[in-house]
Amino acid sequence: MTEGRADSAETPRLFPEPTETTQLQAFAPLCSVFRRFLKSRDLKYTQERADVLDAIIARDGAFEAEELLLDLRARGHDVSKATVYRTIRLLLDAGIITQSLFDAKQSHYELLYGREPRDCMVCMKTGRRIEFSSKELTALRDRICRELGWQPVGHRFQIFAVSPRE
Amino acid sequence: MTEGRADSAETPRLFPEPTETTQLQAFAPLCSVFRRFLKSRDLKYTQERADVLDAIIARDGAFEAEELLLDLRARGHDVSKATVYRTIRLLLDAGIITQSLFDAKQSHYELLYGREPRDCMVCMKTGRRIEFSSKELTALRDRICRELGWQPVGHRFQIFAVSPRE
DNA sequence: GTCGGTGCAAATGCTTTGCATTGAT
DNA sequence: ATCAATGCAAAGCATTTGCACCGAC
Repeated sequence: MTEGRADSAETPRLFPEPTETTQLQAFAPLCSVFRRFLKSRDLKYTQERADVLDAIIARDGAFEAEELLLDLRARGHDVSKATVYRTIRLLLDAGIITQSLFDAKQSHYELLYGREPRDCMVCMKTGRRIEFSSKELTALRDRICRELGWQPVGHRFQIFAVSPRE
Repeated sequence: MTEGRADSAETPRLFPEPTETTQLQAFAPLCSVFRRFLKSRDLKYTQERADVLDAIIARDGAFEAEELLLDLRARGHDVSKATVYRTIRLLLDAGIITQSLFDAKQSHYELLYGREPRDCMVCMKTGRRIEFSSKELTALRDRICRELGWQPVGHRFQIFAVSPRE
């Protein structure tokens, strides 16, 4: 069981640099990455798992399990809640998505593969949220990792602030 | 109800810069900050609320509600689980503690007042975690906020990386 | 004396799991 | 054919809430 984890160390977790392609092209290899990951664990690539990954790719940005479920239903792909959660787990293990929590209630996830991490700023008064991406931050992250001898994979940055009165 | 939030805007959420004092001295004013906050909302400063805040100060670093409960019990301060959760809410609203989530299961909190935020790096293979604090990051945060016209309160930064093989 | 606070136990709501059935290889 | 995956409903678990009693102001 825990061996599965060690195994996934062999499976590349550190994905190739995002190439200068369109969003869609960048996501094209995702399906095969997932397939490879499943094969490495002797798991099966099923219709349901493909559907879930598709729905995630179709979404731009963070999502919750429930949203995914609704999306799938809207497309006529009926996948059970249990399977959605189970697939999310696998995608996390594969390093294809990451958990990005904004509040404690629910888990939020987002695509990791081939993307700049999205940083965000939340207003502590209104709850308003804006997303951004800072190259400087990524550079800082890489520098910190280099100094400590770690290999960067991703990051999560959230700023708590008060938005200007409109 | 929602007025309470607006009200808390008057109560300082943006705490004074950490002064060059010992930990303990830095925490000394916390109790009165909490008191002032409660008064501003016509709430009472009770023994239980004081006990919870004490337990939080006694702990160094992040904590969970359950841990707090055990600490309190160990000191002979019997506070119910419900009250612990209710007090945590208040302290969050007061801006005295902040939520710092490392996993999705449980909420983690930590003292915010008079402290540098703690950034952390997690190993995606071993789960090993180290904490650090980067002035540069805080400066970057402040710069981003200034550019957008927001007022910084705090932040959370987590790096996902792979630790060097020992 | 008045409200708000507390403790208890029950309720919530997201997520996980057991089990019988279905399906990919 | 075999072994894992799915769906359903039930279980888990951290957190919240309703309510009767208690206590700070």
